[in-house]
Amino acid sequence: MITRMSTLFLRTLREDPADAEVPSHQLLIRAGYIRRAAPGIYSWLPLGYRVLRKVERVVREEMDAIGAQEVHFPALLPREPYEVTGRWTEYGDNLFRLKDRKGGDYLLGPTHEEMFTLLVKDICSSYKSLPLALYQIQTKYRDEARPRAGILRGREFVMKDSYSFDIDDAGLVASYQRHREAYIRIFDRLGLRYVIVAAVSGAMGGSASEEFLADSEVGEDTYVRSPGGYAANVEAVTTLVPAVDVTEHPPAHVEDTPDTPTIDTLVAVSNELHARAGSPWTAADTLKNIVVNLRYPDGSIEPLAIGLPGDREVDLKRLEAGVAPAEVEPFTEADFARNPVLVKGYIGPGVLGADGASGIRYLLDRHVGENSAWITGADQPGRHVFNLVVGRDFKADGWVEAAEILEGDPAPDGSGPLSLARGIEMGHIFQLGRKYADALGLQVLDQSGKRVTVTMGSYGVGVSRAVAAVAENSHDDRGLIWPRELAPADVHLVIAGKGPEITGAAEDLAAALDSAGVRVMLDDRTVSPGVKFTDAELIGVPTIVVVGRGVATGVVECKDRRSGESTEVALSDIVGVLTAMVTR
RNA sequence: CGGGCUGUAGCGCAGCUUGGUAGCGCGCCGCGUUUGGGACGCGGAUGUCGCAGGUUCAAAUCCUGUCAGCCCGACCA
Repeated sequence: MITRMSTLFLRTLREDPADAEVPSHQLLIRAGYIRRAAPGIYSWLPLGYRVLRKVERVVREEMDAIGAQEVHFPALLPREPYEVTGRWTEYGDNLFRLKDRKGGDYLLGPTHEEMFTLLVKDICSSYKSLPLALYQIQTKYRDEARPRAGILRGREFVMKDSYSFDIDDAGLVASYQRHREAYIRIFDRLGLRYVIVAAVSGAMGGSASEEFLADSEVGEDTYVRSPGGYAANVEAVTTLVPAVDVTEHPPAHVEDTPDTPTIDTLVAVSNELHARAGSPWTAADTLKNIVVNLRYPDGSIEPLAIGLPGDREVDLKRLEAGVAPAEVEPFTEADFARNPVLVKGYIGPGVLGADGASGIRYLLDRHVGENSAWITGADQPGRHVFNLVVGRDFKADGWVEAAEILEGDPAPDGSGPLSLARGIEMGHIFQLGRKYADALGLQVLDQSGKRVTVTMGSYGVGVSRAVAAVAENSHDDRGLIWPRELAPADVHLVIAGKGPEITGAAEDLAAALDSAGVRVMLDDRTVSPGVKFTDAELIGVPTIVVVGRGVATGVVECKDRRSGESTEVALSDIVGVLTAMVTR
């Protein structure tokens, strides 16, 4: 196929659009791949749509290769199945809801577990139909609180979602493994730099779960890695529980610590008025107790207190992962007013917990070890308790992973210190288990004629997001640089120069390449060469061929977009060279 | 949900303080010259100044409200 730029529906922009911040967003708009239609909603222009379809093709090929079968559900879905699984309410404001003319409730599908489960229930009734894997490439809708970064986080996006159906756990593990390997092939082919990390399964439910994160500073996920090979989303990192403290701590006692509502002031005053022999107090000696509200899907609210070392912040995402499906909300001034035993700035374990005066459930972060001693609030203004010992002087109602993970923290498997990095979630695979099959009654008869509940796996790839992630992973200050597998053309042929010899040679070359199966983007516009070179680099086809003054001596210039290296190739050889390059 | 910034031509922006015929660059159209790194000359078209209300003889400009966009935050007691 020859794409003529003189007639291509394309406008490149000289400057970055004012509302774009991240490189992929800026470049995809400037190079004429996408246009914003509404917040978080984008139109695909010819070049962009080609790239999107190429991502789809890679995904399709690899899904087909593991025997998954493609189906296609509607994006517009009825309420009932989502009501049955509780997600009509659980999804909250993120769900696009609409009514038909009769007042019936519908939604735009944010994900399709329910529909797949019901379809399989409709069709399969015997173990002989299993194992089974189905997938679709579908437009999904989520009314994100804050869409951002162009197509990196949109409210409408294209996702491949697949589901495996097995009779038993061993089957599920095998299906999961097949998908995992297919995903590795997919992301390798997309040319992404990525890591596979342990994850939490979030709103979908289920147990074992891993994420494929494209390495990128603009990513929204923070993950950790250790030298020994441990890798996990920060939400899924488990704390290495401190060894039990065997010290015989002195008895707890209350001290005056005037004007110490914050950890910093508390540490300063402690060292001033109640200095410890040997080593000064630090924030790590303090136990801070924060109170939040948990909002459950049914709308009910429960206050929750968390105790954690004063040198660490609460990581909201980690906490939410631990209290899911509840969401964490701030404890407001009004809440404090209703709980007068909570002395803001001086809250201590004394009033917390099931048997405390507040009755507020109290969980300790995993960093707080058994029998460890702390400075913590005495529940009176300007006073703190010293040497309050876990287990000896107070008990909590349980443990939680709430504190932030810091650079250098030990990996839970002992594989060394953790380093933190950011990534874009490109794929998520997890073993759902029987949550949806139970809720929707998906059972088949086993060999002995007994009804058994099917166990499921769920696997997603962000198809439209992949376009942005690859752009993010692969660009320079001049523009995009597509991997060959995704490029909107194989060769970008620039006609540089005037005259029938040059134009004729370029046209002949384009035709020859076309019949050799090479997809050519031919810049046959009547603009100056500088414009063409700049646009070619912006658009990012991996090979740029310049047909110009060299024609007189029978050569053209062949440039590699990524390295910038340029070689002269004889006109008589160029078709062979390019064909070999493209089909390699 | 809170905070900050921003809405003026297709795109990027100035003008607003101090109210008085709406500008610049790029792009676009025509003619001519140019053609290996965003060429040049001449001529031209394009705006409900986000929206609504108010003040005023007069509002892009001042006031009130509202909508939208972008960024940050979402809790440390």
